[in-house]
Amino acid sequence: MLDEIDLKILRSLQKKGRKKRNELAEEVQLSIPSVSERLNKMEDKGIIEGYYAKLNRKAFGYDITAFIQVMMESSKNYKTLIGKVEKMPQILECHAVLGEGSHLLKAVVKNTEALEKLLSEIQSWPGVTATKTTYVLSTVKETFEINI
Amino acid sequence: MLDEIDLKILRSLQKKGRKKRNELAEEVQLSIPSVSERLNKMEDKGIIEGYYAKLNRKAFGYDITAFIQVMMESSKNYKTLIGKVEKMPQILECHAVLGEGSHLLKAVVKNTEALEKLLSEIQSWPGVTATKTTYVLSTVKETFEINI
DNA sequence: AAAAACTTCCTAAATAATTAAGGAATTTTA
DNA sequence: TAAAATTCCTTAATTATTTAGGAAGTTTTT
Repeated sequence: MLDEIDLKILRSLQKKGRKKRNELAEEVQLSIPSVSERLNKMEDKGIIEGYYAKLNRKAFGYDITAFIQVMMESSKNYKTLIGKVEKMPQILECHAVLGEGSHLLKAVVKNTEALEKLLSEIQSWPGVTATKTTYVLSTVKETFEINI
Repeated sequence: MLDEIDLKILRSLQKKGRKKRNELAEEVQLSIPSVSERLNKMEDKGIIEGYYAKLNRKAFGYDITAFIQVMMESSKNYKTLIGKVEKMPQILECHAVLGEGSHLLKAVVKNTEALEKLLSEIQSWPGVTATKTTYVLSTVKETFEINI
């Protein structure tokens, strides 16, 4: 379905999401319309989920990354949890632990005060116990290795 | 330094990184060159760190997200650790625990076999002990709440 | 194996997006 | 308050993208 040319295009856009079609065409040695066609197809098929600007969090005062472990009485509350998590902009990720009723949340906040507030908010959800670990000096990659 | 118009532009690009300048101009009620100027400045200043395409990991067979806790004998090895982590495409994030010599790695792999292999690779690093937790059903946001 | 259907590519033309230039209006600095 | 700096505008030039139509190569069907 995808060939090496597609992968080359994808690898390039993973690193530079606003790269122009002429540049991509040059990289893969195809005409611009051909690259456009491939791109459109991959977007339509959902291979490319979207494009995002990555902002400098520090510039906005977000200094703390915290992981919060959430224990739930019953894993039936999963949907409720996701619903709550979606509404909280501080929580960037929610991972369900394989087989258990426990979840790991990743949150980004400006200071310890904001973190404590977030934690007590989560504690207040019914049937939930939460513990946190705080991190600094995070490095995050936006790319993963793709192949077929 | 940044005003509400800038934030509006940033919020928009966080959600749709390839949005055209004419659309942004419409949203913030400025001319296209004015929006371009603001954008270029924010890119130059590093407020916008970059743009990237988000690919569908499942489409490439990456089914497992794992968090790996890494204990190091001495926190002096931080740079060495980062150096190793940078070279491993499976590892997408590395977070240093506040105050300790311990780190949390986030890895994305195709299957449990690949995860076990990664774990033993990390175990082989000098002065390092590693334990993992495996996750499924992750939800990840690409935006955080920005304000001044 | 030949015909039909499909895919992928191309060029050329039309349309759309971006940048550049120059100047007016406003805000900040001295 | 005058000079400097910033931010905005319009218009024109440049660059990027899409559309249209058709050639070449594959795959599927008969």
